[in-house]
Amino acid sequence: MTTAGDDRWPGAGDDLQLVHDWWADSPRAPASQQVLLASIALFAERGYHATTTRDIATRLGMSTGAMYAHYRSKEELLFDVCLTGHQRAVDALQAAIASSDRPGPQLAALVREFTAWHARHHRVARIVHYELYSLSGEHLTPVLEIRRTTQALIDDVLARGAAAGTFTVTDVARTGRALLSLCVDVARWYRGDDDPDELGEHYAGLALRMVSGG
Amino acid sequence: MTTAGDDRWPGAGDDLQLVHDWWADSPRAPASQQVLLASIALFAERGYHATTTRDIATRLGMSTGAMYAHYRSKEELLFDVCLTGHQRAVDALQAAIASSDRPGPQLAALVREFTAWHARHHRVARIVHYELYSLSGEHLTPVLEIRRTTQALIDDVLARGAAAGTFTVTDVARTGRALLSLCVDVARWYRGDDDPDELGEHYAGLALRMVSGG
DNA sequence: GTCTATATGAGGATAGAC
DNA sequence: GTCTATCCTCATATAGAC
Repeated sequence: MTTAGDDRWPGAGDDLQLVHDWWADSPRAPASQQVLLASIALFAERGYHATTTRDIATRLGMSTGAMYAHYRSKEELLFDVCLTGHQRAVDALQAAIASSDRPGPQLAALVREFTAWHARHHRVARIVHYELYSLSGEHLTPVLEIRRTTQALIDDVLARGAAAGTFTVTDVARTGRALLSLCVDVARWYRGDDDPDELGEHYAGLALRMVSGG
Repeated sequence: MTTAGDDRWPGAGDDLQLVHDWWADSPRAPASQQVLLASIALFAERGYHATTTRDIATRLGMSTGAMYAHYRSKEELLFDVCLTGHQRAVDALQAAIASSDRPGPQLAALVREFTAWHARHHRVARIVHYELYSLSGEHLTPVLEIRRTTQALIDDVLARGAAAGTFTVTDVARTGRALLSLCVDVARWYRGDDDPDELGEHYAGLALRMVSGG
């Protein structure tokens, strides 16, 4: 348990401490953020449906009833994680692309940063990519919209690189999906066992070769 | 509903018809196989925990009680899908590697066939990769063992290609994971919207470039 | 905002007749 | 092997006191 005035999460330095800051400015009470962080840990570890409201409450030494002062339902909790997670992910992607105006460095930066993001925020990333279909229809819509943007951003870099003759790409759609797969699948296997930046660097090299002439 | 003597599944030609044959020689009754196929469709669509035994029974026009003549529990059903799915996946991988004795063609075949396998059997593949941690400890063990084999097979081809000077690989472990990611992530996004063989062919080209000199 | 207590229903699994 | 009926647990969510 955290004590009053102590807003650190056990295991500071890991991804939960990182994502904590995402909600730092939110109007929600600190206790709300603890509920959120506990949910992230559990949803990522067991999955949304396998996590009960009791699991979350127990982890915080709280009653289930108390949780409902912060969130109206378990699904609303998933929505908060999922939407914010998606938004932060595209933010990272866009920042990487904006770091240059040439397709080559853009592709390298994009894969490097997006891969590192998935390693660094692997718990949220797992929820973002594998639990989203547990959202209600209304909550799913804005999330899917962000996902379309994500793929479009990657495809755009590829298409511009191909048009400029920098890249050799026979199929933008398939290559774009493959690049996204590379980054996203990190959320499936990553367990803190590799340095996010080194991993991103290595994947950026792979990506550049994927679009280089045979 | 299927009628007596009719062992086809609605939507023949899709992956459910394909996997049906995996259990053709099993000592189980045809009705057992229908329970299994319905479970595959539902586990893949909604996830294991979101699927109820009533969902499965309803889909077959059967009572929940009747299902228990075929499987002792929902988890046993998951285990059957998951273990057989894993076995068939390595089978495909090993066959691809055995198609040549040179690392270059082996890598191409491996990525081509493993990618195509994931597209062709996307429902089972989704369960194999995303629902396995819902297995009981006892059932999880043999499955994890197969997964280690899978990665080892890929890494071995990479290592031999690197040793022979055919490939330029700075990091076998990271590149091996990236190659597996490429194939596996197909299970996440694929919805029958691309030709499995063409997709595999394209991915094989990407893979070869990933290990080619910069 | 947190507690205890509880309403309400869903879900996995079994019993026993046919 | 299938049905109907049912057991029993557990899960989400709410009510009302402090």
